[in-house]
Parts: sequence; C-alpha cells; structure tokens
Amino acid sequence: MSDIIVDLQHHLSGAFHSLFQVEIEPETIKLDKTRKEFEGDYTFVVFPYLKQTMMKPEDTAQVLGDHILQFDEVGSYNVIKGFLNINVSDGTWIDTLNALKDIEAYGRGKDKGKVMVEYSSPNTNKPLHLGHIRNNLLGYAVSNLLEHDGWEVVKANLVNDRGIHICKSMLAWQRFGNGETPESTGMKGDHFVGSYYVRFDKEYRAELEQLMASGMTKEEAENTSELMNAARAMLLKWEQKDAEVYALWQKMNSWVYDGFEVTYDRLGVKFDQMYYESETYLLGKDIVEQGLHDGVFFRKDDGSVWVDLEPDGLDEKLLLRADGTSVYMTQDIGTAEIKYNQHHTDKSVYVVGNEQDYHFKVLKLIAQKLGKPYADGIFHLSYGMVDLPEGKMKSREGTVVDADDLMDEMINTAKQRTGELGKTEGMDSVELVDLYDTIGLGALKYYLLRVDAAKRMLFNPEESIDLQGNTATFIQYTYARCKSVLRAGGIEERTFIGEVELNDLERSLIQLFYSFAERTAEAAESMNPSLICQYVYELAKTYNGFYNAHPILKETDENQRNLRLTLTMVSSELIEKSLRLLGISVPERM
RNA sequence: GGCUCCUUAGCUCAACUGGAUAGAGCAACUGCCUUCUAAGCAGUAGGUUUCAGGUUCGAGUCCUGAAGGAGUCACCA
Repeated sequence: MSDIIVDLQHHLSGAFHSLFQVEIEPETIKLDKTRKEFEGDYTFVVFPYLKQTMMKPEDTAQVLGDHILQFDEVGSYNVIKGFLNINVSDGTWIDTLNALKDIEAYGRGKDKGKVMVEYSSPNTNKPLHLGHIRNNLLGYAVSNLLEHDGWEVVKANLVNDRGIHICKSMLAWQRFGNGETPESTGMKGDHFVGSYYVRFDKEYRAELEQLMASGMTKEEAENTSELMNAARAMLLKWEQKDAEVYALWQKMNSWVYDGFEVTYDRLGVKFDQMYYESETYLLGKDIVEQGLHDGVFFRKDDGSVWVDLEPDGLDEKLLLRADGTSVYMTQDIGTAEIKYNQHHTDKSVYVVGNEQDYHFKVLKLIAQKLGKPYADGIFHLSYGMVDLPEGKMKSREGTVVDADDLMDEMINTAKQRTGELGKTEGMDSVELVDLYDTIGLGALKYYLLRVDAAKRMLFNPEESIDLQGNTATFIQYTYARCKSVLRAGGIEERTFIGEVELNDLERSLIQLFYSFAERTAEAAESMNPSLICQYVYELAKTYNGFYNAHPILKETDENQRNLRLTLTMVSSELIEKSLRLLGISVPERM
C-alpha cells in the first residue's frame, strides 16, 4: 500500500528542489491534519521555509501547491496565508481503502526487539484497590501496544509477599482468627487476609492508647507494644525460615493469590513471568560489593555502603546498611539483573506510580555507573495517582475504593441501564451476563485509560458509571450498530470499490482508517494508551455522524452502497481492534 | 526549605510536541425515532489557557519570576 503522507512529503520535497533549488529531507516535512473549519485533508505550513524560498508566505504556498498538483494523489489545494491545504484525490482515498484488507496485520510494526513490562506489583496483605486498577490497565494496554508495534513482550509481576505488613496479618489471624478460613467464611481470600491486617491495626491502636493512658509517650508506647514486637519477632523468625511461621505465611499468601487471580481474571490482565520479593529481597548485595570493589560506591566509617550521586545533581544514596542488610534499592538492582539474565530484554519498563520518580532515576543512574548492559533500557512508566472527589484515597480513613466492589458496581449499573432500554429480546442469559460484563468493565477501563497516564486524575464515581458521551459504551454501541447494519445487509465479505465520488464524512472515515497505523505506532512509542482512546472515540463519533447523515442499505447506487458497507465493515474492525489493544471487548448486539 | 510535577469552559479531560478562530464529553437549553440500533444525531450557550514579564513571523505549548496544589528529599517498600 502506498503511503499518502510519505508520497506528499516526497512531492513537496521535490517541489522545493525544482522550484527553489533547496534540498529538504522528505521525512522532515510536517503535514498536519487540516482543521475542520478549512477545506483540505492535510496542511503544510510554509512559514519555516520562507528564508529559503525568498518569497511571501502566500506565494510560496501557491507555487508549491501548483507544482504538486501534477501528482495523482493531489486532488486540489487552497492557500490561506502561509497554510497550504492539500486535498487528497478521491481516487487515492479509494485505493487506500481497497488496499486495506488484512486488519489484523494492518499497522503492525516488526523486529523492534524484546521488552519486559513490569506492572501490578501488589502487596499480599490486602486486596487490590482503584490505584492498582489504573496500574494494571495501563500495564496491560501498554504491553498490547508494544506487541502491536513489533516488540516481543514479557509481562511481569513482582509481588511483594514479605515484610512486616504480612506478618501483621499473620499475627492477627493467629490470635483472633479462631481457625477461620476463606472457605469457612465464604470470603474472597485477599479480602479475608486484608481483614486481619485491619484487625491488627485496630488492636494495635487500642494497645497504644492503653499504654499512653498509663503515662507513656507515643514513642515509648510504640516501642513497648507487645503486639508490634510480636510482629517484628515473627518477621525475624520468617527470615530464619522458622518452619511454623513459614507454613503460616505460605498458607495466608496462597489465600491472597486465589483472591488476586479472580480479580486479575475479571480485569482481563495476564502475566508471563511472576517474581516474588521473598525470592529477590536478598539479591543485589554481591553487585553492590562488586561496585564497591570497582570504586563506583564507597563505604562509610560505620560500614554502610553508599553511592554518591551529587555529580549528577542528586544526593548520596544508601545501598547497604551498616549491618550488611540490603535496602529497597539493593533489591531492585538485583532484580534488574535477574530480569536481564533471564530474558535478555532490550528494554525494561516499570509501571510504577510517580511517587517513585526519584527512586527510578537513581536506579537507572546506578545501573549506568555499573556499566550494566540493560542500564539504558530501564524506563519508568510513571503514572499519576487517582484521587476521589473527597481527595486522596486513604486506607486508614476507609476511603479506598476496592477493586472488586468497583467492578461489581460497574457491571450492575450496566445491567440496570440495559434493562431500562429494553433492547435485549432474543438474548439468552449467558449472552446477557456477558453483555453486562462487556459494558460495565469496558466503561471502567476506558474511563481510567482515557486520561494521559502521566497525569494525576480524578475518579468521580457518578461520572465513571456514565454510559453516554465519551465512554466505552458509546464506542461499543457504535460497533454493535455497525454489526447490525452488516447483518441486515447480509454482508460478510469486502467488496472492491470502483470509481465513486466521496462526501466529506466518507473521506473523513477513510482518513481515520489510514491514520490508525500512525496513531498506534505513536501510542506505542510514547507508551500512552490514552492516544488510542482518543482515536477510537473520534472514529466512533465520525461513523455515527456518517450513519445518521447517509443511507447505507437503502442507497440505490450500487457502487455507493458497496462503499458505505465497506466503510461500515472497516469501522467495526478498527473499533474492535483499537478497543482490544486497550483490553476492552465489544458486543455483537446491545 | 531543596528538587520534580501540575494549574485550559461550572465539572472531567483534549489540543498531533511552536502554527490558522483553543476542542470533546458531562451538566443546561432547542430540535430529530412509521425509515439500516435514539446507549444515537444536529444545534445554542459556555474561555483574558492561574498571574506578570520575555523569546519570534506566530506561545496553552519555550524561558524568567510570582501565586495555588501535589509528590519527594527514610538505614520503609
């Protein structure tokens, strides 16, 4: 398939050459989509080239336009000030449409290399919440995008399964659990364990209050607390692999994993590689020792090991404590090494909140100083926190939005709304349950992915369950509508389109089809799924406008009818594909 | 306090990386179902892009400063 933009770039470059004897690399020629209020498909801005053409903006645009008019791709042009608006010829658009046959292969990149995307990374002491959902959806969508763009992707999940917080849950269960299990209580495993984490906190605070009432300061109370000391002792026992503690730890974690699995399944996210901090937390020490030996790091008098990042505009960072134990950074250095040794990736993406911007800046810098082959490939995909209308989510104040509850709520709203519209006759119960899932989860996913990942976003519960306007539901509806038209027309195969005159909306649709490849590549490069949201929304909106303005099945001119059916078919295929990249499914009817 | 990021319509978000008259959705208002799905379409209204300077043909976008907000600066992860 010839590429319209590339062709135009070459024509313009050629025009500069023959008209002005100026050499301009075709790739550097920027063609913008012409704004709605002007006539044209693509706009070339001549201002930056005036020094070389030595002509007024209008005249420069005029002669360039005149010159490229000789090419088939160029239907017409108009000039407004320094803007050359180019109309691509109908024939070229039709050719483009006819060439667009294999939608699965369309826009795919190839041979980009291998990349690991680490995301989700939960703690095993409590269930997932809204913040995790954003992380999971982002990680999954970005993985899809990279894959589409030609990367071999390894989706990884580094589970924080150890530490004092898990010991708190364990201790609380031991003391107050009475042998209850998720089975015996009918609770989801992660919620079950989470409830003991909450229980610990409650008991601990009661103890602190009692101690403080007897005259202790807060700090004294915290150090005296029998409960907290028991938790600490338990962590120590765990580190010594005490059989009993270890068994309890494994049992409780397995409950949590059962629960997580349900949530992940429902969210539709997957992983190729699991990592557990219990297996990685001791790593990295020998790398630090090596760095010390090579003079990249230094040791302080107390025996602790540091890296000096002041020359890089940062400060000194601890790598090993005086007692030789490792810290978060040490562990992450070790994990990075393992990841690389196992998969030899060219790039390693960490989907982690922006509160860790500094941490990852340091991690990358250290890897670079150590001369690690994977150092430059470290990329922190930093995303903003999710706020609620009341402000930040705080687990202590119980304002955390639980992932499972939220999904339930979304699906329920979908069910209710679908019931109100009463368009479900002929659907059996399996199809209906499926439909509610598709709509409810789609709405949630789109709502979270729509916003630029880097930005902090507001989660408004009322707005999030909205199923109108810029929502997944609107887009899914457009898909179902396309399918309905195709069913009614009995159309299954693409037809070749002959010569036909295009109206504005038909042309816009083809132009959108054409831009899919560019938009997905851009989204993959910037690892920004919101660009796909924008694209697919624009596509759906344009199709709906077209649908309302022009008859499709009732069109009497056969060529015209074939064209419109083909537009309908390709629209549905690209909507489905775009949404699939985002992890959102589509219904055949709704 | 140092560093990093944010501030666009009443609300939630865009603006293709410096281009034309800053666009969508929600909320409000007006029309459109005997016609391929009205979860839709067409339209009205809504803006000193936080403020003050600067850079240039041209600034929401770049530079400086101010105000407001967030994050981080742990021998937590």
